Amino acid sequence: MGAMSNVERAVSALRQMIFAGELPPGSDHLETELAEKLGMSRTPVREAALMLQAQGLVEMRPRRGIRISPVSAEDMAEIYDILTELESLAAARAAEAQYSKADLATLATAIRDMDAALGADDLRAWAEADDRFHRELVRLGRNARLSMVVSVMRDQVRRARATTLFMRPKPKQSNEDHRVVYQAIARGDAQTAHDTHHAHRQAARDMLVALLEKHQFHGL
Amino acid sequence: MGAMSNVERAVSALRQMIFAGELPPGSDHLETELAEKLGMSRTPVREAALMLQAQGLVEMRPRRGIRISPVSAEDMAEIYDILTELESLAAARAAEAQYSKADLATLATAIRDMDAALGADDLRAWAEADDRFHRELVRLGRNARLSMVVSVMRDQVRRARATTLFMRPKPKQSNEDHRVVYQAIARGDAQTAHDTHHAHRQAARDMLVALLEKHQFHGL
DNA sequence: TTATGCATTAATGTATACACAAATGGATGC
DNA sequence: GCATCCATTTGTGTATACATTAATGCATAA
Repeated sequence: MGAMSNVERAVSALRQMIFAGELPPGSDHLETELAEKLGMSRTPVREAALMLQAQGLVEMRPRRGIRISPVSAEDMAEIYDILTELESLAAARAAEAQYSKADLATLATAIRDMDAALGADDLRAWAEADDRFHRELVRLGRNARLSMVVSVMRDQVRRARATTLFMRPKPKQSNEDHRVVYQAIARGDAQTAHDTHHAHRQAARDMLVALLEKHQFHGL
Repeated sequence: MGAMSNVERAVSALRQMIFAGELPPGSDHLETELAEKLGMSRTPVREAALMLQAQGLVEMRPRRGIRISPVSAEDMAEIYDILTELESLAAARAAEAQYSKADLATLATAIRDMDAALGADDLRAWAEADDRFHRELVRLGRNARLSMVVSVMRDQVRRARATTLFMRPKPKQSNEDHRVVYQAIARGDAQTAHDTHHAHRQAARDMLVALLEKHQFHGL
C-alpha cells in the first residue's frame, strides 16, 4: 500500500481542508480536535502543523490552537511581488537554456488548454491550465529553491483565487502574454521572456489587489 | 527566567553548531545523539529539526539520521539568483517609500563601518557590516515574506562565506555600489536603486561561484 | 456595576514507551 | 570466494502520560 506516514497524511489532509475552505482562514483548531478528526494521535498532527506553519499556511499559538492564516489584500500584494520577480527570472533562465520544441511541449499544451477553456467559458479549467503553465515555466528555470519558494507562494494565491476567480474580468490578455513568453523562450530571447512575464504578473497583481481591496477582503 | 521553550533552544543551538562548523555539512546525526548533547528528549529535537529542514539547513532521512545539508557551488548559484532578484526589488520599494535621512541612518552607518573595516583590513568586521547593510535594505523594502525568504537564503550564504571570505579579492567595488544604492534610495530613484543592486549581487554571484568551482567545492 | 485577584480548567510542551521497518552481520549454499 | 537469505539490532514514527502554564470564570471589594 501507500508507504505514506501519518505525518504526510496529515499534511495533505490539512492542506486539502484549508484549500476547500473547510478550515476557514482565521479559524482556530486544537491539536486534539484535528488529531481526532484525522484518526491519529497528536504527535503527527503537531509535526504536520509545524510544516504548514513553515509554509505560512497556519500559525501555532500557545494555548489558542492552530490558526489557519488569514490572507489579506496586503498579503496578496507581498506575495505577487515575490512571484513576479522569481517567475520572471525563471522565464529568463528557461530562455537561456535553449530548450527544444519537445521540451516545451507541456508549456504549449497548457496554453492551448487555456484557450479552449476560455472559449468554453470554463473558468475552473482555465485556472487549472494557468497553474500548469506557471508551474512548468518555473520548472524549466531549473532552480530547485526558487521552485519551492514559488510553490509556497502560489499555495497562498490559490486560497484567494477561490474567492476572486469569478469576480475578475475574463483573462484574455493573459493568454496573449503567455504566448509571447512561450515564443521568447523557444527562440532563446531571455530579455523578452523576462520583461513580458514581469509585466504580466504585475498586471495580475494590480488587478487582484484592487479587487480584494474593493471587496474589503483586508482579512480574508 | 527566559521564556524559551526547549524547541527554541534546540533550534538556536543547532543553528549555532551548524554555522560554527561543529556539525559539518554532509554529516549525519541521530536524533538520540543530538537530544543527549542538548540535554533534552527526542521530541523537541525532532521538532527543531523539522523547522531547520523547512529552511533547508538539514535533511531528515528515515534511519539515516539528521543530515546537515551540504552546500555546493550549484546551490550557491541558485541562492544568489534568488537573493539578486528579491533584494533588488526591496531596494526599489525602499526608494519608492520616500524615507527620510533619519530612516536611512542604519544603512548609512553600515556603509561607513564597511569603509572603516576595509581600511583596517578587518574582513570579519566588513562581513558583519555588509550583512547589516543587506538586512536593513530588505527591511526597508517592507515585505515580510520577502524578508523571511531572503533571511533563509542568507543563512546558506553565511555557511559558504566562512570558507570563501579570505579567498576573495578585497571588496572595493562593493562599497562603491552600496553608496550608489543608498543615494538612489535617498532621492527616491527606484530604477537606479534596483539596477545598481542587481548588478552588485550578480557580480558577487559570479565571483563566488567561480571561486567555489575553482576550489572544487562542489559538495562543501 | 466594574475591576481585581484567585481557583479551576484545559491545552500545550516534553518525556517516555513501544511497534515496525530497515540496515547490518553472519551463516549457509553454490 | 562470493552471493543470498535470515536473524538481529537499532532508529524512527507514533501513541500516550504527565507536568506546566496560560486562559477562564467566579467571587469579592470598591
